[in-house]
Amino acid sequence: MSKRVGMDQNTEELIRQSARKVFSEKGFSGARMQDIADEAKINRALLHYYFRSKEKLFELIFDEAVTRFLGAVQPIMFARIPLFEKIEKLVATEIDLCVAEPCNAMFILHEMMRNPAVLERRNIRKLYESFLGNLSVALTEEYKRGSIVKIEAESLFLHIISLVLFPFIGKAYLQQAFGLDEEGYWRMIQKRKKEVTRFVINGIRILEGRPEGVSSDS
Amino acid sequence: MSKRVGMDQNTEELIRQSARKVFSEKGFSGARMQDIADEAKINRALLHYYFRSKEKLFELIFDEAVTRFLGAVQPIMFARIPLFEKIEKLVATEIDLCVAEPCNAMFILHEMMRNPAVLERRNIRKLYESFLGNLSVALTEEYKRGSIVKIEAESLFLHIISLVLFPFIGKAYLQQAFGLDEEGYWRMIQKRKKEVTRFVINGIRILEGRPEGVSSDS
DNA sequence: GTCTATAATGAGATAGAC
DNA sequence: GTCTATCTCATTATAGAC
Repeated sequence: MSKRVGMDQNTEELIRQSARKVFSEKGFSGARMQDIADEAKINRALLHYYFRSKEKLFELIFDEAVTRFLGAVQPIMFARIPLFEKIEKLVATEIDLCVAEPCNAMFILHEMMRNPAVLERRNIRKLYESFLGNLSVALTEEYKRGSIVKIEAESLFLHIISLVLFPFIGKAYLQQAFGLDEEGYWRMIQKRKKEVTRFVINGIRILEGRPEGVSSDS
Repeated sequence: MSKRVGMDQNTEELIRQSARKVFSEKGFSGARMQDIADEAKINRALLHYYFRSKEKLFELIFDEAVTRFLGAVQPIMFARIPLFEKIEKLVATEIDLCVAEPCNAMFILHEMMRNPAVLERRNIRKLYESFLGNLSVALTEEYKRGSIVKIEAESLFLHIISLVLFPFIGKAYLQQAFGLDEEGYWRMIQKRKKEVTRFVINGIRILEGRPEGVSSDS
């Protein structure tokens, strides 16, 4: 798990890595089998030898990407820890994950928009039902305790992943809009771990005896 | 401006509309000239007659998309209105824009990731410098008044566009994760106008004599 | 301006030698 | 297992009739 640099091991794994890189950067339609072969410094035909077709290879890579993403989030969503700590961990973990593979969020979401069926066989819904049910219980508790405003689990979860994932999805745009070079961009991302956590907690917490968030509708 | 349904007017405009739809849904690589021709119910050759190449047509559509987006945001960012009102307008306007063209955000950001140069000739940076400078002044004022926590204009702006744009970019994913059909999805989006506004304002506002947001670093 | 036909190239996939 | 050569089909683009 520690030394995966040279990685001249088996060809199959080499291809997977190359495919991951190329697919996640260019998407299914933009990626050429030749690109993947070049990246792996092997012949196109070998790709077909190991993984019958472009489609098959793609499905594998896509599935892996989703698995890694959910695998990192799952233990936190199921952990029995205080709400604010859970939020902090969720933010930090997802950001770290995206730092390690910056194109993954865009990759997953873009391919799902292209063809929502790519994910249908996995039963994402069941998993999220647990995530959200879990979170909902914690939110209700804290609400009754008077420490946070009333908010649905779906809303809060969506707020968090929006704040965390968008800066990666919009990397190229943000760099130009904010005038950031690579270094500046990554510094901004690191700063966001604390910033987003604080912003989210501030957004739902009640300090003294505040009635119910900001005066607004129900 | 009211009757653009039949729209048998000039062919050029018809092609533009079709191209906008196809490109924004499938991206540059995923879109076929045949798809656009089909959408417009005309011949492929006509596309080349009006717009020399796929590249040229794409650049036009992409530019239009960016223009429409910035065009809607600009007046709000430059308006001399109270901070909280500005936030509310920004959220509502951007959501409306995305409702009208749900694929546009993904389209712009995905194509920029594929090739950041597509936007380089426009000088986005200058525009955002004004946006952010403007916002920064308002934030400093409110901070001195003691009504909000200390926050950089870039951070707040990024928070807002993240919260607003992500649900559109992740539409397909969210629908499956949250178990939403089309109607449920759009209802959720509409609810978000108020929800995001409230959440953002809550996230930065100081109610009574709170010192500086949540106890945390500088 | 709009169409049909066709050229020219690109890209996925397979056959077969080594 | 890995390569070269080749097949096949899809796609962009153009030529030329109407």
